[in-house]
Amino acid sequence: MLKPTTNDIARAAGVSLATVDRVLNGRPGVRTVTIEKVNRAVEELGYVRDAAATSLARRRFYTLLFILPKTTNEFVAALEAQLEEQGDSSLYQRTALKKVLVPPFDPQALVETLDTLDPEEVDGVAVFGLETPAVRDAVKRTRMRGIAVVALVADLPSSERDYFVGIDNVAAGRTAGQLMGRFVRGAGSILVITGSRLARDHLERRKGFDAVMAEASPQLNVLASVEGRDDPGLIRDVLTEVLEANPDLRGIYSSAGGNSGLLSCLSDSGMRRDLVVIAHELTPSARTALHGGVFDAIISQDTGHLVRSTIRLLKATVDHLPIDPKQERIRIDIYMRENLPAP
Amino acid sequence: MLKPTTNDIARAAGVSLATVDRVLNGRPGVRTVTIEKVNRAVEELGYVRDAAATSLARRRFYTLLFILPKTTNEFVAALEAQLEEQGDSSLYQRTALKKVLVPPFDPQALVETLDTLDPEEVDGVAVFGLETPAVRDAVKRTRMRGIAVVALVADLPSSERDYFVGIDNVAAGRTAGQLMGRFVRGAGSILVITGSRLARDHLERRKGFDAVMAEASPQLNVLASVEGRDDPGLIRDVLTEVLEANPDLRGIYSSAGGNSGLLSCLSDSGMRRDLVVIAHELTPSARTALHGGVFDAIISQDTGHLVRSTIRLLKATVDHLPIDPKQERIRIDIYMRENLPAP
DNA sequence: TTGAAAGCGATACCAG
DNA sequence: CTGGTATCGCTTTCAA
Repeated sequence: MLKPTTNDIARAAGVSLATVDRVLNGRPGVRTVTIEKVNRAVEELGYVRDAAATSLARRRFYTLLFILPKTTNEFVAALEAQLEEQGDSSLYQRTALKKVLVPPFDPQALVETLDTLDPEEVDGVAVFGLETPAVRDAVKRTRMRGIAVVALVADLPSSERDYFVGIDNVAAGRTAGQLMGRFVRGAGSILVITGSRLARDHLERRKGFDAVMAEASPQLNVLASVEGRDDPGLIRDVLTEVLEANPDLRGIYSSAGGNSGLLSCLSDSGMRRDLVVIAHELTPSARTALHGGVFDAIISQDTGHLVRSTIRLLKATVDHLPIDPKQERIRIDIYMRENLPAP
Repeated sequence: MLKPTTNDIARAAGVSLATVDRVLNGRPGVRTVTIEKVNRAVEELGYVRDAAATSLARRRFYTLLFILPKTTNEFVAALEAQLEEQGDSSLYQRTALKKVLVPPFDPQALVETLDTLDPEEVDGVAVFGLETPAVRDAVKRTRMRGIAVVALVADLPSSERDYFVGIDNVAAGRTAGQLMGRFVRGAGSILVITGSRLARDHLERRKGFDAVMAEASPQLNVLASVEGRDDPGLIRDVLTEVLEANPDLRGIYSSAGGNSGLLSCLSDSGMRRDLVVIAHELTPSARTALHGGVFDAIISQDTGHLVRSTIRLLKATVDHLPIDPKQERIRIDIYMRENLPAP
């Protein structure tokens, strides 16, 4: 009544354990007839490989590296916290998570880090950075050396990375646009704050947002966007100007990082509580802002999923195993005050 | 440089493998000094138990049963599909998923099913059903017999079930209420469709919805709710009447199942596209309705998470292992047309 | 209270 | 092409 094992298959097929293993793992050197005998036994007995035994026997150990921008950004901090948190349980599953921080918005630093990676020491790497030609080439070289690479949060399609782990940022921008259009009452103008022109995620969000605003809310006028470089101080300064220059401002879409600048500016500026504010990532300060009614909605991606998915994809790449695309799809989460998960 | 093993610990502590195992698993019959010696070695070597070896050695096999209402409800169908899908990978992890369907809204049938469960054959059970005194007692008896029990989707707090797997339904109702208030323009009345007065999830959603509407949208008049018993035909009939009797209807909150009745009625009734409609669960027909602009938002819970979380909790209960409450929290998802995940 | 040794189910190496 | 067989890291009798 128990689950059949390779031994049962071997007996049923009248072959040895080693042969069963060869067939099961598609290794060469087995006659077609033998393969068929084994497969028939597998079918008949309803054999399913045992995960524990398998991973015990292949005593593989995975070392995975996360390259993140060195910023005070709360979103990156959440990602780091996840690495910390999942580090233990990962070790339990024979994989070590390492992390290295590189200067943000600095392609060269990223390239150098990638180029020093030793395939003997690192099996896979997750890259969160800008998409420039230099980065693209460095990723290609890294893969050439036999290291698996996934793009994290911001895609690097031109680099032929193995996978991208993150949300569809165009769709995220559209979502923000739809919410903005439905939340704002009456006509007026809308400000979009982006991070960097080189950050693919920021660009894509902007694109989606603009498209929906044009389609669905022609009464709202989207101003030229300001580039905040995820810098709270900078954002604060620019924003103060914009607020003065545009008395008809009805909403702000903060599509990148640096929300603390936005928040401090908003709380100064005579509490413009009528402004509809939509931002990204459910960070501690975003929670507070949602709670206090300063932010109206947050578009987010679950950092836990991001890290878990990255690990699975990197391992699958290393082992040349297939993946389940559905499981790896990161959802675009919408949060309002009412559906905030307990912290 | 590799991960230390129990053998390393044994050597370092100057004891045998068996003793290390006793200490690691808190088994009795070891002197305090010995325990301390082992623990010190564990600390020093940074020992982390190997998941694969552990589960291979304890050759435990888990049989988990899901008791679901036998309905044509798309949400339940999604749950069943998940069981099917996760069945294989579960078997791979030494756990078999079984399912049994009982008549919906029928506490007695549920009770009978629970009472026939044999602890020799079933290790844990997930119950999706109404909370009545009879059900409560049956759950208690089931646990007494040594079977782990979790309440699925609808909580059964009075039954002292081991865990509840599902969303905070009051918060889900509040979320729907907030969206309704922000999406509807102007004044008018709102209809709430519930399922059964006995279904705790439906009751809680209604409660949250009403509270937010009262707080935030006094200009909207929430009508007496209609009970649809998740029955498309019934819902359709009742709805037709309500639509005629309330020309000022501005929105509908469908807080339970039976959306197909709602949809067919809406498409008949002269396409009242101005109605704001919010429903629950991202099922195929809900996707279509969102896409076509018939539904404005969907409040949902991920059936994949529901099933995975149930499995983890049931196993943890059986093994008397601690859980990570954060990982088991099911989120309240909000979907609009823009953030629909690819099917 | 402690230790020795036999598995658990798969992998991988070495012969034949 | 196929078959033995030693492991992998931990659990679990059975003795001492």
